Amino acid sequence: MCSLHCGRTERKMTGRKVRNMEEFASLSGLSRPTLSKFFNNPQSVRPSTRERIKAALDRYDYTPNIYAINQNRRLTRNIGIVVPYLADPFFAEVARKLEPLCAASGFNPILLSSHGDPDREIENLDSLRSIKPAGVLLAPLGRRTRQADLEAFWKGIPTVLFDCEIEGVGDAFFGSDNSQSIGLLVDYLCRTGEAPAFFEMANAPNPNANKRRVAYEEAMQSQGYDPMILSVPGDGWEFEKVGFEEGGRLIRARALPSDTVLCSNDRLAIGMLAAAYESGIRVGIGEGHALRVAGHDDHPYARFTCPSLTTASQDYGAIAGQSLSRLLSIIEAGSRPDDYKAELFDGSLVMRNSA
Amino acid sequence: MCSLHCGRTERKMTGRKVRNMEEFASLSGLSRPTLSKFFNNPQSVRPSTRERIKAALDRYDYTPNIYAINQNRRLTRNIGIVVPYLADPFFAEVARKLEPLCAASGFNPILLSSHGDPDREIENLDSLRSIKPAGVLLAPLGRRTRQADLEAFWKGIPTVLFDCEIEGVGDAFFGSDNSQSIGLLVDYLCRTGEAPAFFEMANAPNPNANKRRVAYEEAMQSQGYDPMILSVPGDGWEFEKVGFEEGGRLIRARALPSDTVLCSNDRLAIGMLAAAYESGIRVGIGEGHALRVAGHDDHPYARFTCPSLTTASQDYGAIAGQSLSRLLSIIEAGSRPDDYKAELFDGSLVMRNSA
DNA sequence: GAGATAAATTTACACGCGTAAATTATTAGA
DNA sequence: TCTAATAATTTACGCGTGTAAATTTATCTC
Repeated sequence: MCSLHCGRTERKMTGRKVRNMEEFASLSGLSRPTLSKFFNNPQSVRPSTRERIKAALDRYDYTPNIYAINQNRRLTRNIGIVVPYLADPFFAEVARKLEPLCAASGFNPILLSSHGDPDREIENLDSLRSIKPAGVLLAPLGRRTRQADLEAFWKGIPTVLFDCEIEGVGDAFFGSDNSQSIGLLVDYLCRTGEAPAFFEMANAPNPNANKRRVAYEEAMQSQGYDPMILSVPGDGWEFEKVGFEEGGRLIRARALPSDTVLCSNDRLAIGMLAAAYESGIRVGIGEGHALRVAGHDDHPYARFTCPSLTTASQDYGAIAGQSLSRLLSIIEAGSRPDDYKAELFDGSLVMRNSA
Repeated sequence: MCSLHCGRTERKMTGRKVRNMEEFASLSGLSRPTLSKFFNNPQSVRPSTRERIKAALDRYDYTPNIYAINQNRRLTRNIGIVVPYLADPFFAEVARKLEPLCAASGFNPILLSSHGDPDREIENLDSLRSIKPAGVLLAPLGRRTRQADLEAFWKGIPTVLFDCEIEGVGDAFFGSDNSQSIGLLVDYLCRTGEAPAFFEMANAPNPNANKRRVAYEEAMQSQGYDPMILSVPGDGWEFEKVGFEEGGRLIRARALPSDTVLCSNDRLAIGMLAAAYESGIRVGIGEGHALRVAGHDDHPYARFTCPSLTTASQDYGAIAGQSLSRLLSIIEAGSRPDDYKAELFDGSLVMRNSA
C-alpha cells in the first residue's frame, strides 16, 4: 500500500512492529491526522515533515491497516479488472499491461476471470461490489452476459468496457476496429491470391465475431467478390478444438470454397493449421502450397505455428492504456460523464508464412 | 461474501438498500449480534432464525461491509494465490482450478502474478500481507526468488508452496515427480527408437528444469546410455522463442547428437517444432520422419502442434487440490505444523505424433 | 520583524462490525 | 408441566482509521 505512495519497495525493519497509526505518531513525534494525510497523499504535507515520516518508516515497521482505511474512505483505491477468460492470451496480456499502470497511479488492481461463465461474471462483479472499488475495467463475456445484472452494477460503480461493447452499459468503451483490421486482411489476401472464405464458430461467445463476419462481408463486396461464410457448430472458449475438428472436417470433405481461409480469430486458425497438417495439406504461400490460412489477433503463439500465422494485431497497449486513463479521469472527476464515449483502435497486418 | 455461506447467487432487491447491520437487524426483527453470528456461520443460529434472516435478505438489499468485518476478525477469509507467470497456461490452469475450490470452502481467493519478476513477487507478497490473508498458496519463481524475503513472509503467514520447492520455506510442498515422469518419457523414447538428447535452457528460472535434467541423466544411465545434454543460452519466460531460435540453430547446424529430442518443457518443444517445420525437417515417428520431439507438461496447445506433441502430463488437479486442502487444514488448526510435508504426484505419458 | 499564508496539531466524532458477559427467551426431553 | 440445555438478546466496549473544525505553530514575503 505505502509503496505506491512513498516509493519504497523494501523495508528495513530494524525496529519493532508498530500496531497502529496512533503509536506510530508518537514514535515519529507527529500527530495522527498528519500521518493520515501523508498516507493519503504524501505531497499534502510539508517536505520536511515528509522526510521525517519516511525516516520513521525506515526505523519502524508500520503499515496502515487497509481495512480500517477503506472502511472510512468514501472511495477505496481499488480498481477491479474483470476478463472473460484469463487462459486466453489476449486477456492475459491486457491484464499484464493493466496491472503496473494501475499501481503507477496509486491504485490497487484486482484481477478476476469469469472463465467463460456468465454467472461467474456476475459473481465477480458482486464480489467486487462488496469491495467498493473506485472503478471497474470490464471485458464482458459478450453474447451470454447477463445484461440486466451488468447494467445494475454499472449504475452503482464507474465502469469502462473494453474488447466487447454492450449496448447501454458502461461509461466508455475501447476496442479494436474490426472493420478496419478485417479489411486489411481481406484486401491483402485478395491482392495476393484467391479471395478468402471466412471461417467462424456459429455460436461465438463474443460479439466481435459477428462484427468480423460483417466486416468480412463488406470488404469482400467492396472488392467485388461474393462472401463465402463457413460457419461451423461450436460454442464456448475451446476455439482451437473447434478449429481442429470442424476445420479438419471441412478440409477432408474438400468443402472449402476457396484455397484461402480467413479465420475469425487466431485460436481457430491454430486449430485449423493443426488439422491441415494432419491431413497432409501444405499451408502457405507460393509453389507447392494448397491452402492459405490467416487469423486475427496476433496471438502470442502465432509466431510459432506451422507455418507461422499471418494475422492482424490488435493494439493491446492502446486499449489497455486508454481504458484505464478514461476510468481514472472519471474517478478523479468524482462524477459520471454525461456522454458515452467509444473509441476503436486500428489493427495492423502481420505478414508471416501461412498466407 | 454472503453467497458463500447462504448459497444465494442472486438477490431480489425488491426493498431498499440497508446501510449497516444495525439497520438490517431492526428491519428483520433480530439483534445485531445474532446477525453477526449468522454471517460468520449460518449454522450457528437456530434453523427458524436462519430462515427469518434469509427471508429478510431477500426483501432487503444488505451486504455486510467486508472492510469492517476484516478489521475486527482475527483472521480474514482471504487466501492469496501467487503464481510466477499467469500467461503460462500451466499456472492459468492451476489458478482456474483453485478459485472455485477456495470459494466452496468459504474463502476468497486473491490471484496475483509475479510476471517473471522477483521484485514483483515480493511486492505481491507484501501487498498480500497488508490484506492479512488466512493463508497463501505460492508457486515461487524459483532460482531468482528473493529467498530471505520469502522466508520472512512465510514466518508471518501460513504458506503452502506448489510447483517449485524452496529450501527452508513453506509449511508444505506439492508438485510433480519429475523423476518419475521424465523416467516415463526416457523409457518410452528408448524403447521406440534412438535414445533422446535433452534440450533445455541454460538459465531456466525454475528449479524444476534442474530436476528434470538430473532425472534425464539418471534415466539414461539406468538404460545404459550416456546422457546428451543440449543446454542453450536463454533466460526468462519466453520459452517458445528460445526453443525456436536456439533449437533452430541446432537443427540447421546438424548439431543434434540423436534423432530424438526430449525438451525440458512443452513450451520449448513448441518452439523447436516450429523451427523444425521451417527447416523442412519432418518431425514424428515412422518412415519419412527425421526427428522425434517430446516435451513435458501437457500444455493446452500440445494437442495442436504440428505434429501433435508427445509429452508427460502433470496432475494439475491433485497439485491444486492437495495444496489447498493442506493449507485449509493448517488454517483450521489455528497453528503452524511442526512437520514440513512434501508430496510429489506422478505424471502420465501422453503419446501423440511427435515421438 | 510584522503580517499573511500555509501547515501541523488538538479535539472530537464517526464508520460498521466483532465479541464478551450477563440476562432472558425458547426448545427439547422426560 | 417442569427442568436443563440451548439460543437469542442486551449491553458495552474495542478495532484502526477518516475527517471536520478550531487552534496553534511554522514558513514565506516584503
